[in-house]
Amino acid sequence: MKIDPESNADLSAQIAQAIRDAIVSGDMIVDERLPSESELADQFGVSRSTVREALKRLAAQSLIRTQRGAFGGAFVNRLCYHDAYGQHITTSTLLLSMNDVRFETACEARYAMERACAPLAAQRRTPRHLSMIRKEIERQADAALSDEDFCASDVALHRALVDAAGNPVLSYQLAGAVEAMQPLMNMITFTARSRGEIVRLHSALLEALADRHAGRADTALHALESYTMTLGRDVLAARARRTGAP
Amino acid sequence: MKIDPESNADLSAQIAQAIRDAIVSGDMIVDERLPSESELADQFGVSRSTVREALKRLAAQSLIRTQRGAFGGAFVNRLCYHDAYGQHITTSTLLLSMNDVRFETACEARYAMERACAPLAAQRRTPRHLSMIRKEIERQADAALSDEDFCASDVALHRALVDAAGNPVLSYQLAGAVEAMQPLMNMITFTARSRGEIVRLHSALLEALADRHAGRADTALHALESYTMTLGRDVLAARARRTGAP
DNA sequence: TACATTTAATTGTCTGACAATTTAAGTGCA
DNA sequence: TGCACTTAAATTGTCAGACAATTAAATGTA
Repeated sequence: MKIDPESNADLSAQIAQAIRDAIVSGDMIVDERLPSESELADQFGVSRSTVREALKRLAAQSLIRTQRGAFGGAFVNRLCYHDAYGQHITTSTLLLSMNDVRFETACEARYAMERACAPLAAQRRTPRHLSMIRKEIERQADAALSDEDFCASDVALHRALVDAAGNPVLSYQLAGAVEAMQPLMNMITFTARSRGEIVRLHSALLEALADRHAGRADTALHALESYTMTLGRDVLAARARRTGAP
Repeated sequence: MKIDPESNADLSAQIAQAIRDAIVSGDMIVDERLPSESELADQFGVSRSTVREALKRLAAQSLIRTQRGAFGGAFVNRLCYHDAYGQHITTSTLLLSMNDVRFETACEARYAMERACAPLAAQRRTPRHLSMIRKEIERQADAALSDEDFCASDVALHRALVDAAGNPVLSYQLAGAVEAMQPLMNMITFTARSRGEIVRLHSALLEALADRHAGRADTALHALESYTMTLGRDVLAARARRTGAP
């Protein structure tokens, strides 16, 4: 592991990249111990503070973990699904909120990916998945539910659909898309009428899964997408009217 | 922004979390300048080095950027698609390589997501997308191509398919899945015969997109998936035979 | 005005110190 | 011997202070 003395990037960034490369390439394996901070400082010819900044960068990406005390140190971390979820959700949420992504674009992406799960979910769903979805539908039928809780329940329902596909990689990939949509969804004010329609569409999805009918699940998701789009467009139009003619 | 004196987590981690929360919640907006390191040190009641470690954590997640000199400092960074791609690919690649994900699981997830793009791609593909895909197919037909280059070309082709859907959020989400699969795909030794079959299937996909025929694109992707799975299973079986009876 | 110089603010890096934590090794005692 | 306790050593976490490097604004000058 070497750094380029010609580069004008921060030393701590270069060192972090060198170690990151070693981990990603498989040169360093899971649970392998890195040299101590002092040793790394000697190896790279920098001070300990610079090494520490590099290690903190890696820790922020869950690439290493540190342990104090004798025989402690920094170890290559096994990236678990849970940590990866967290990273993905944070990144996706910020990406959407900072880049003026249109509601339609995010919505389209989300439902496209969920439809990818539908055939697998119809085939592999267990009674537990069905009951989780049913529970959320019942919550959503409760008129006392706040808009935020309604959206949270919506996320939980879609999360259950994704998990029903029984593919952890798919769950991980879609978690970002579904969770990151929540702030955009929260902007929709759900009327009693629209809630009723959504519950109806969710129920159709549930029945399709219960019957292991992939085609009807796909249709239900298409209907949900187009109805959600309509709601979103109405909100945006109303907002435009307010700001356009105040 | 405050930190919990009761917590036993590292101060730099707590400070990073406090600032991260402020950014994600929208309390701090894009391009807003953070207080200088010295000011943050005073505010949180810690040393400057501790603050610096916190800031490096945030920089590693592309949440802030720093600039030296007068009127420099740390600024909330606009997370662009490019940076988000990078993060997502790194995370996905490590997740797959560190968690003994089965080839079938990753393959299934990848093709499920690609099929989600197919209808949109069939509808929106431009001549440029078609020619990109055609170019890769021509490369793949070249018998002199190394296995690694063949895989890279495969990734480029699938990337073009995803981009043809014309939805940047979808492209971002799928980039991780497709790129992260490459190391697993590289393990397949492509015989001349299997390459021919893949080229044939890719061509079928291309024709379907050219004809704006979503159904045939879906079918082609299904066929590709099942053929890829077969190849993967053969490699794994051969490997098991070698190690099982040496 | 246009250009060069100075100045002040800020991050980047280094040094050295001490605190906190954790494990291994040693020590004493029953 | 076996066990509880102490000690030592290694390592990360935190702090304080210094100086270098960089940058934009302010200032001076022709």
